[in-house]
Amino acid sequence: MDPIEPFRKEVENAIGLGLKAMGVDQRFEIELPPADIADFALPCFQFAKALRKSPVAIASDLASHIPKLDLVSEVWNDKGYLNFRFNEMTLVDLTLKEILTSKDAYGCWPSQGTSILLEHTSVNPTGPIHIGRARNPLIGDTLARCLRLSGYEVTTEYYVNDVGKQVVLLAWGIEHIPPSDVPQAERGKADHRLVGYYRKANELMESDPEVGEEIADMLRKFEAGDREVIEKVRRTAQTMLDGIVESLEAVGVELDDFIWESQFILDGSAKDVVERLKGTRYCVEEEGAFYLDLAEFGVHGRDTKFFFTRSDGTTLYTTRDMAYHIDKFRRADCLINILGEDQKLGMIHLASALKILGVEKVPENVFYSFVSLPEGRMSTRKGTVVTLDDLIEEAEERALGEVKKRRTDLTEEEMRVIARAIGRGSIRYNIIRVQAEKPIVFRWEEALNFEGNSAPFVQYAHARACSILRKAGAYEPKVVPSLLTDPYEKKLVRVLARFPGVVRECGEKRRIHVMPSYAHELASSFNQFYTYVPVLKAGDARDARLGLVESSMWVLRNCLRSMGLGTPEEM
RNA sequence: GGGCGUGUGGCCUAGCAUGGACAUGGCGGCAGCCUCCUAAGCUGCAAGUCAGGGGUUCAAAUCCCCUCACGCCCGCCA
Repeated sequence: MDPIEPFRKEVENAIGLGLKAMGVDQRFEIELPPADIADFALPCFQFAKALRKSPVAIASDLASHIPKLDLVSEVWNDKGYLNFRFNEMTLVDLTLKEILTSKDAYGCWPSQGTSILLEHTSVNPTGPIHIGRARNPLIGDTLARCLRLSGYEVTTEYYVNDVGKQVVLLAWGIEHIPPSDVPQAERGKADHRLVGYYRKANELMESDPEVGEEIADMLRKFEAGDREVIEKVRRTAQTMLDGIVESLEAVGVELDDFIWESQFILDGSAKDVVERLKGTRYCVEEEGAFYLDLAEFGVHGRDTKFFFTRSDGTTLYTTRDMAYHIDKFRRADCLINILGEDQKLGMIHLASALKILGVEKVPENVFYSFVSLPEGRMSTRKGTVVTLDDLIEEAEERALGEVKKRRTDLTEEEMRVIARAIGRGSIRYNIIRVQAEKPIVFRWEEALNFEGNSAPFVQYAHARACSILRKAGAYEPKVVPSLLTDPYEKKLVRVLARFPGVVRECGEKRRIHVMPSYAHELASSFNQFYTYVPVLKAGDARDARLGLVESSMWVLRNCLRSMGLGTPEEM
């Protein structure tokens, strides 16, 4: 399973016994220091108060209380730390055997017996998905992959916004605006073709009050459950959605289910939420509309009013979102939503309202900041966007150019397949490598970087490993720790051993950016090994080194897959 | 005005939850490395008031307070 676990257990156990012997009964946590210092370390500062001794003296005392260990070759104190060095032969042996028997399951944890419903993307179907929002599906999809590897049963879901002014406006535009009034789209994809109507309809609504009245009329019919209007709007939304889904699939994002917002109007569950909220003591009426007063829930000022009906009795977006969340809680143990930072207040309102209704569980939210352009925020309505399709096309083209520079032996189609993996991978990698709450300013030269900390860097290391294995022909992968003594080999093994822990950290902490970090370190360690340690001409050590190369290949491959990146065997 | 978030070498970024050993790595810059498993690689060098100020602590990028800058939100929109 996790090759580090036996070491951790032994060390923690020994420390526990040592501390007990010294009369300390205190919780402690061991750290993973930089590899050149030690493998595990216990900071002893935390015991200084209880023992009234210097951390240095404690570390020294404690060292003398640690018995001889099986898996640890060295225990020493240094500047107030008690350090441990693994028995390297054992580490190499356990790690490589684990990888070579598990192969593509290395890093996979056993079932946790918990189901997770992960909602992500959920962008309004009013235009092609642009990179301002593209962080959502990429974070969501990567998190889903890491959670599945961590042993959770994950379902991903896209909540389709087919209710409200924006989609109705689009449907109206398609019906009433002649094609000649809309600028020719650059692409034939439905989402690109249709977005012109959305922009034009917005302009018309702003300049012509009659249009606004027509939209309002459609909206009323929609809310009243008018089948014809709902069908018309849904068809429009579906067409847009098809285009969006196609873009998502191009970057390796596939969703399990699509839930339509209008469902909660049609099945009456949104109205049901309204009735239940009206019966609570937080409910206040204001000129026919109803809201909850959430002053008790940590919100301030004007934010305390959470309206859940209009004065005409119709429901609002958040009301329907409540019905959706109640529905989701019936279907899974745990809910996670990937949301833009603009949704924060809304989610506080929603969580408070759910609590008021007696829902015990709360949805977990992962918020991300939007990707903006150097000149500012993107807007579908204004047309100031770089679409995901633009980026994919540019990245693939650029990647193809790079492949052609280095490979003259491949067919055009073979080169395209590789370029696709590199181009699409780069997009994913560049977005997920930065933590979600940090803002990103999109720059073409950064997005199309294929060197250093990038997807191709990791993919290249994998391709190099594959290349060695290909050239090795038939061989027997052997685990011979005594033949893997080079510092570069030992360093690489230590990195390989950490992979299962990293998978888990990404899943449990919902912090997927640590995977790209790890991936870069892994690829870098492999490249150093590759540069300095010959494999095919290694003589006696050849099979042992091939075992290490194959192990590296599996971990690189599993790591790439956990991020949804392609794994080309040559580049 | 209030709330939430972000601020780390020229640029990007890790570390912040659980304070601790010289602040991680990349891009760009400079200097090197392909008769040998793909140089999308490897090695070395230069470059930092961890936004600013105060506090807590033996110890602060990390915790607390204040200030500044930027982003997002504060609709009977979605």
